[in-house]
Amino acid sequence: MRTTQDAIRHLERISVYLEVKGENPFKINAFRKAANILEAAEHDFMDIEDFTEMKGIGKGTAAVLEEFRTTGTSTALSELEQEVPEGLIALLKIPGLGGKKLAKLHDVGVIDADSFAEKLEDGTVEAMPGFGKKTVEKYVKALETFETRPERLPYGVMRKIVSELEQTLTAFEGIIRFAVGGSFRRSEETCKDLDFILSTDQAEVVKGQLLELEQIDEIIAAGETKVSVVLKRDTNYIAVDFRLVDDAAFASTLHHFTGSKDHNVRMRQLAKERGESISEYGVETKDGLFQPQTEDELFARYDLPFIPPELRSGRHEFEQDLSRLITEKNIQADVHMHTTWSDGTLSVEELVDACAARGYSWMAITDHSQYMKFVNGLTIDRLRKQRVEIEAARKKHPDMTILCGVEMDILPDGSLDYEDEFLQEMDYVIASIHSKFDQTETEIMQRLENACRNPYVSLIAHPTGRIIGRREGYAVNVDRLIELAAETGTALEMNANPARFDLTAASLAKAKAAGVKIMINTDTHRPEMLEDMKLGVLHARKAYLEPTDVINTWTAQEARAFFDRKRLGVD
DNA sequence: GCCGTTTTCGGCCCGACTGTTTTCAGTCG
Repeated sequence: MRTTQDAIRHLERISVYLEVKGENPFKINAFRKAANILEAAEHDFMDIEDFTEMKGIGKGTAAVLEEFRTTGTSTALSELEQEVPEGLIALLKIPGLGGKKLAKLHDVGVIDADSFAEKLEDGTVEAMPGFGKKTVEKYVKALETFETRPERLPYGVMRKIVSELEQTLTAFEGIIRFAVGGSFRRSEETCKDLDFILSTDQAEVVKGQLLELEQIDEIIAAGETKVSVVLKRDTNYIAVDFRLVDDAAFASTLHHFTGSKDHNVRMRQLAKERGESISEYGVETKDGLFQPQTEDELFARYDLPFIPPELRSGRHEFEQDLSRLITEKNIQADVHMHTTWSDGTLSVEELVDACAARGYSWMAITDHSQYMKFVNGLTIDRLRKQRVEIEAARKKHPDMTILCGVEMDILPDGSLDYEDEFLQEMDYVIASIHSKFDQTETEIMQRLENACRNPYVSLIAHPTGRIIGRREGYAVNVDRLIELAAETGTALEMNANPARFDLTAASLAKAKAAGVKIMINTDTHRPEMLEDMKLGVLHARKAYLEPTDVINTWTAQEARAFFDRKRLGVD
């Protein structure tokens, strides 16, 4: 059985190999586009009868896909692999080194980083047409840190840098307005770099200040409209592009550099159909240049509603009804939070106060269970004692429904941390894995299945266990977990912590299609983490979730009815 | 590689920056 993801990876691999061969960029793009089409397709790749019926996939790609479907590989890729050394592919990551130049380097015997270093040193590269002294110096420097710096940084890391830079820019002289664009504005899980759009009528003044920023490790470019630097913060190297534009072009430029690339392509096609042309400076029309004051104006010109940044993937945002999507206003509760009883920093009372201040109508206290000794997990006895405090908080906040909950560990042997006899005393039970991440998929799935099949378990929290940029998570088969959740009436979590962000948007969409209910939770341990709810909602929107899909947009009564259906075995 | 009645060939989204050139190719977003 081959999955859609396998097919997508296969096509992407072909396009990378073609790139390193220095092939026609449009041919390279055709495979990449086909991969995107498969990803956005309604049907599973194994169920598609005729690939050529999909717009953007022609005879060539269809043949590759057919062959891949039956054999698990394709002649096209095998031939490329024969032709192009594997080690060459990684060199694409070096800035200033693209397919054309790599193909030339391959001709003189470069096959990987080591042979590249040799040819740089012995003068071969510098003597080649199109290469020069400066280029060689740049490559030598890049090779020093080659594959030692992570290519993308987690959103949570970028967030700190962004707010620092925003403060700095606010104090700058000569800036009219500024905003961050790029993958950060689209709230992607990870970002390769940061894009700031600055409007100014004193570009030279602003440029001068930018080049004086603290902790610049490297200046990549310093042109009239673009200043590009690498900043060093702690142990991280962050590439930041600053675009300097006239204020009249601000909205267009912001839209352009918010992307995604595929979104922009679609927008430009729309423009082209009307004989217009969109650039970062505005729209070239029959009556001259139209410069929208806001992004709304730009979208409105093509009869589109404002498309929020997090949806600009270039895949579904032009067809879907965006007005029905979940928003932060729909959220009525946070139902995965820790207090000082285990490893949180807020007391029960403080946490309830904070949730009330956010306007929630219900919530759940869910400290760790007894297995988690190192975070002071709660024994049965302590959970019962905690209820006294929760009871006091209920008196203080009569309008707030507070569920006595627990985040219960699924133990390495697959059993649960408490017996059912005790669990039935709890209002609400989360199950999650915090141990033995190195188990096989079979073992992990057995643990998750046991949890799903327990009538008192209402939610599986952070279902993949990943910490973005630090660890992969355990060997979960998400498709199977979604099946189990659907079958047992168990909800799955969208963990709003930017270090976790699981499930991914793609998995959330699958869960929705399978009828699985989602809970968006902050997993709060410190007060500021309550704010992450908005990030969780943005990710849910990427999967086009609506309030009906998300339990914590419901009332407490509706949610309890959902939990009870599983507890009482009612269908 | 994909597409299409103004097309089966010649486009394919657009523009800036750098370095190597001597008017432009390659890379990048």
